[in-house]
Amino acid sequence: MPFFIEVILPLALPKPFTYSVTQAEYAFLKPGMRVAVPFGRNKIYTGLVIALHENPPQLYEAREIHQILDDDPLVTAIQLSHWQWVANYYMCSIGEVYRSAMPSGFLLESETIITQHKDFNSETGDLTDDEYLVYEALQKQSALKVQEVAAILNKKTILPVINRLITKNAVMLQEEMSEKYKPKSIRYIRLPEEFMREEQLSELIEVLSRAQKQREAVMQYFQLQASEKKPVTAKKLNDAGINSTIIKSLVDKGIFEEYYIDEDRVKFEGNDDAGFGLSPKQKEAFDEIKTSFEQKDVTLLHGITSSGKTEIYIKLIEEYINSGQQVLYLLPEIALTTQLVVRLTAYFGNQVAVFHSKYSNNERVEVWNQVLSASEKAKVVIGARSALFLPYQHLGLIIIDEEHEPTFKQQDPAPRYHARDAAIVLANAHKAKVLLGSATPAIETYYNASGGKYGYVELKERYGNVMPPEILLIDLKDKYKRKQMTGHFSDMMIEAITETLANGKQVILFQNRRGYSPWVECLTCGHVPQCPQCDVSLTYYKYKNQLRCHYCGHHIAKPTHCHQCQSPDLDTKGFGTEQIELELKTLFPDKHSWRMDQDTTRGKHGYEKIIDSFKNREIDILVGTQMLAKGLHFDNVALVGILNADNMLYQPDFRAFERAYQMMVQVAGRAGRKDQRGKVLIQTYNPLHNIIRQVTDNDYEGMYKEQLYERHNFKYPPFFRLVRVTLRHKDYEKVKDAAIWLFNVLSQQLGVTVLGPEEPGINRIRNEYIRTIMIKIPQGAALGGTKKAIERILASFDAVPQYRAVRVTLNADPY
DNA sequence: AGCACGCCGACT
DNA sequence: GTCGGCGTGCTC
Repeated sequence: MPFFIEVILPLALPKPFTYSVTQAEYAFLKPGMRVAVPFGRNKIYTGLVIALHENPPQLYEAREIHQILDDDPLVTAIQLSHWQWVANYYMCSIGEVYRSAMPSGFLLESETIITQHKDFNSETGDLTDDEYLVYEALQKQSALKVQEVAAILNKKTILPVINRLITKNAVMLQEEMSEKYKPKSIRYIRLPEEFMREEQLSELIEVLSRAQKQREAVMQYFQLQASEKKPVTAKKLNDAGINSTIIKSLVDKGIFEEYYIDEDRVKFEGNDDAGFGLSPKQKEAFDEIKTSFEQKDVTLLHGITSSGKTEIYIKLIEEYINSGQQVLYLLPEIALTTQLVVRLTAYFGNQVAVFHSKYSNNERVEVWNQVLSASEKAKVVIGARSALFLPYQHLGLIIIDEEHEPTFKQQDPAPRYHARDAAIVLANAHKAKVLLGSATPAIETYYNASGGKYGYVELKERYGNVMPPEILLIDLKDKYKRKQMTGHFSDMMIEAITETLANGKQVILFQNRRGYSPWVECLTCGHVPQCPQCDVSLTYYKYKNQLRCHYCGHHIAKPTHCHQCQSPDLDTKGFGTEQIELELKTLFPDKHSWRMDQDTTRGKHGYEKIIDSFKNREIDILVGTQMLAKGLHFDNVALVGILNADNMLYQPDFRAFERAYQMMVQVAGRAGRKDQRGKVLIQTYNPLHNIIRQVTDNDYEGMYKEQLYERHNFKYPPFFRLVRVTLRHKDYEKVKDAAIWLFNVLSQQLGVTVLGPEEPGINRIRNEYIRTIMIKIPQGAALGGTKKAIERILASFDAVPQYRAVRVTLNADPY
């Protein structure tokens, strides 16, 4: 009797694959277990079992599995159906969801290793130059990876070379599975039992009286044991000033014993300090949320900046974990986890786990296992969007902080999911509650709350009665006319900075562009240097004296002459954070200013370092991009300056105004202190613009109504669901034709509004031309059916020979 | 996603 | 003439 399993692979393939298993394997396997399976010529992938059955496939012979990798399911049934939902809704394969949901430590795959054939003689077997190069490299290094061979030969196609070497008996191929997860073991030191008796011990001290250092080590050991009341690690002894060689000699003498225990890498130590109270307003909001949860599964907590939302979250988390449930706390930015972990571990100690993509493989595997086993160590999971995919058992509550943040939507590789929306679906499967928190809710969210679909709780008062900041506008047109500008700073801005710094307070300046200037222009002929691979001008970076492309990273030295007319008169146009920082150095030479943008926050802790030194007041003025707008708290900042509000307003995106509002309000919210009212200065050419006025008046409602009206008129969310189709190809004409073909078919067959094909503002990236088509699905139309139809049409598109080389991506709810 | 197969241009 | 480029199809 044959037995089969259905397996999904971590690839962009639409359907599962069938493998045959033995009866014993069949009895052992369950959906959610991993199996290593051969796939294609000689690759082995980590597949995931989703079903077992006894129906032999008709059209092919099922292959046998290579190995079972788990004793128990690693993925729950709820996860599998949630992944399927993500795949359907966001129009990708379940394999892509699987690949991004699992820590890569779980997704072992084979790697082809090339090794030397031992009885090959290079004298007799004659090799070509390429073949000899590989052979020679193998003399030095016993094994090579395929990629390494490509590097040695400096070629793309190397398999023919390897195949010839195999025929000549010079090398062999091997498939190697690398075990990516290794538990970390910690070395402990102890005294053998016999020394535990009094008389033996004094004898030991006696013996060591002449070996001062060793005696000291033993004494230190006792001290550590007495003070810590737990096993002593070798590291603790080292820290206490005991040299490793001394420990080693004591071990050799049999006085110390060493032993190892596998340890969790991720560990926090907290002191239980639940003794904080909510302010009356917070308490009120807290009670309202609980009442709301009795009726609604999702509730929006609309709390202005600095209203103390976190304390409310903590109180809620406490209730859910006390009732034995798990809590997920999603943040928009990895960098924010550090601050939050400190706060949460203070209350919940070791019950807090952290999960995000910058964590190492091992750490992520550990958190996965803890969540799966409903471990005490992972009652609360803090993480960025990927934490959504952990194997929760009893999920009771999901908190999504700063729910309006666009980073919750994954942009590039598929699955292009929105963590907020996918979280609501997940919570539904767990019968859990969702709390969305924001000072500036997304239009869609606020719409759902006002329509009664979500509960709504407001928190209007700043915590500790901090006054909301005073927001002032500076009209740039006027300031330039009156010649009251120094560089990009108006006299008012300079005055305010001077005053703030004189009071010992700090300043944050916001400019949503990096580099020195976004483009360079020839004064003689007007030529602007462009990226050779993308349709953008090159950004000038003064400190590197370079022109760089923000899309593909292409860079050249700053030219001394115009490439078009040889004129040496080149001018920089526009300004970015780098220029502001340089201007600050001249304006305030004795103050310390620093820049925070993608260019200065590279590296694992780049961001935290800047935040820390700003908190420690080593930096007086911090200049930054939108990174500054994300829920950071600084209590010594008295002034926030927005250098140019206009470039945010004129983006070709239906969300541009909403975004600009959110960004300005969020940045303004950084100006808050306990004792004195903070100040926000906004420089703009459009002081009468509605969005600017709504920011100064703190008029969220006004912004919402106006934007909602626009959304309704122009067929945008929440009234219409969008699916964006992007076509890419290096041949301009080909994408153009393909896009027209696809547009025609879509608009004829879907029965909904289809717009396009549009040449985007930036129509070429990395030498590929781009066209987009926008599909607008009205509320009430069959969303799933339309998406199915889109996929069907795409399949027929793929069947047209001249178009199939055009790469097509789908983005549901593009943000 | 890989990887093999098969067809065309640029070199020995 | 061959090598190596790339477009096409398939993987249980």
